[in-house]
Amino acid sequence: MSEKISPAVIRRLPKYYRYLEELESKKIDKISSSQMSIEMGLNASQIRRDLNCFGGFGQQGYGYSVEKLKKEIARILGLDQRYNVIVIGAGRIGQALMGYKNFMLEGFNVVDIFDNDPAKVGTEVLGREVMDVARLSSYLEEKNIDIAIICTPKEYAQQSADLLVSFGIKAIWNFAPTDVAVRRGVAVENVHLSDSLYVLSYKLKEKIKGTGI
Amino acid sequence: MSEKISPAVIRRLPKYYRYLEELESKKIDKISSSQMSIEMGLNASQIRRDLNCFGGFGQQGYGYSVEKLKKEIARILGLDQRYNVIVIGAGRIGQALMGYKNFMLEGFNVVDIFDNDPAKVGTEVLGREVMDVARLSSYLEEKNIDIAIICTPKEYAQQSADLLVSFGIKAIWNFAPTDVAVRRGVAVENVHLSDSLYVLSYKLKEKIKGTGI
DNA sequence: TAGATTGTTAATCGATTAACAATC
DNA sequence: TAGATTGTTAATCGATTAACAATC
Repeated sequence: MSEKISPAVIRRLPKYYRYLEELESKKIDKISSSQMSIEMGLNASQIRRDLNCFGGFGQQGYGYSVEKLKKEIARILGLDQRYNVIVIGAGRIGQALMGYKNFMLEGFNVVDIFDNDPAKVGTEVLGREVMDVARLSSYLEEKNIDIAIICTPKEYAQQSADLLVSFGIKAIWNFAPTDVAVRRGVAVENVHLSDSLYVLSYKLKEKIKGTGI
Repeated sequence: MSEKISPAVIRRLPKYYRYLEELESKKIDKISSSQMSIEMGLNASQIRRDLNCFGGFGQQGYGYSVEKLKKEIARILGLDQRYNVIVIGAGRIGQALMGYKNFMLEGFNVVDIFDNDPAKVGTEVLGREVMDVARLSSYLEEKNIDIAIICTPKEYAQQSADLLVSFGIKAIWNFAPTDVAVRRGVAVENVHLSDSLYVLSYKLKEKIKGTGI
């Protein structure tokens, strides 16, 4: 597995990817670390170091091929694969994520949505019938699901995760405002929207303070 | 303003806050850094150091008062204030955020939602009429809005931000999949949902690789 | 007082940046 | 070849952790 890649580098990869998509849409086919540095607001050394973690994608005296680099980063992130995704919790956030087109473009295919509320089960969300979480076990046995998105209230988040993991789910994207714990071997990303809002609130306060008011 | 607080510390504050809320709901009224360390998965030294950035909230030989500590962190994050919030973009994400009850509990009051699509303007979203972005200028002159949430497609994100800033908005919470740039003096938090999904995809790949398959 | 736990300094670790040799 | 730019090592910076004196 060669060298362990640092989490800091991994978190920057999507940003590189977005930037490269933009270059591609502008028909730019080569780019240097110093130009990226200016446009992305990162240090050029850092960019070269980051990209070099995965192999020498660049060429001295020339720079990086946009197409090649984008393809490599996609491969590293696993965006060259297709994923079947389910949503747990048919509230507004769950429904919104189910319909988020941008994910589909990159191979994340949201196939079904579940809830435990009898009032919601059976109703239609974006052309899909909301399924009962009670059917999750048999559902997951049949279908090949890669990722589950947890959009339940926080009280249900951990037990949902436990259930999903016990049925073999290997990746959880958690939107409930609590950290979910899983055994080693299962991937989790906690999103924590309100954390981000609180940080914004802090920053706002600092800005106002800065003006001397 | 004493010492500059590091961004890493700020990002942990919401997590402390969530944890303290939980303790409070369990009627626990004191806590030590070592207990927090076990339950939060952070290093005890780090916790004491973090909390000490803002003043000596603890008491030697005793620990921290849950109530006092929670109140202090709320104050630091600015959660003791009330904020008026508007949403730009009445798509599914915008609507979901508008209805997200958890924010309201902490003083973030989403008052109106805007869109530039004539088909959406005038329709009702959660009991609120979608307003035309063209009316933003006069609207912001009248009302006292603190935070704008950008939920537009990425093509509109930067121009929305520019507009909002020119009308005096001081804090932007951006959900469009692109970084928005603003002048110094304006606070921005970029959320980037797909970045987080890509990182999950990477982690999943690593986990699968780890099993030797 | 003795025990516990904070606040804080010193040591370590990891991440970023600068510098430059390698090479296209 | 000369110029440009990467890949990579060395230097710096910042964040985490360990250790312990202060003190409740």
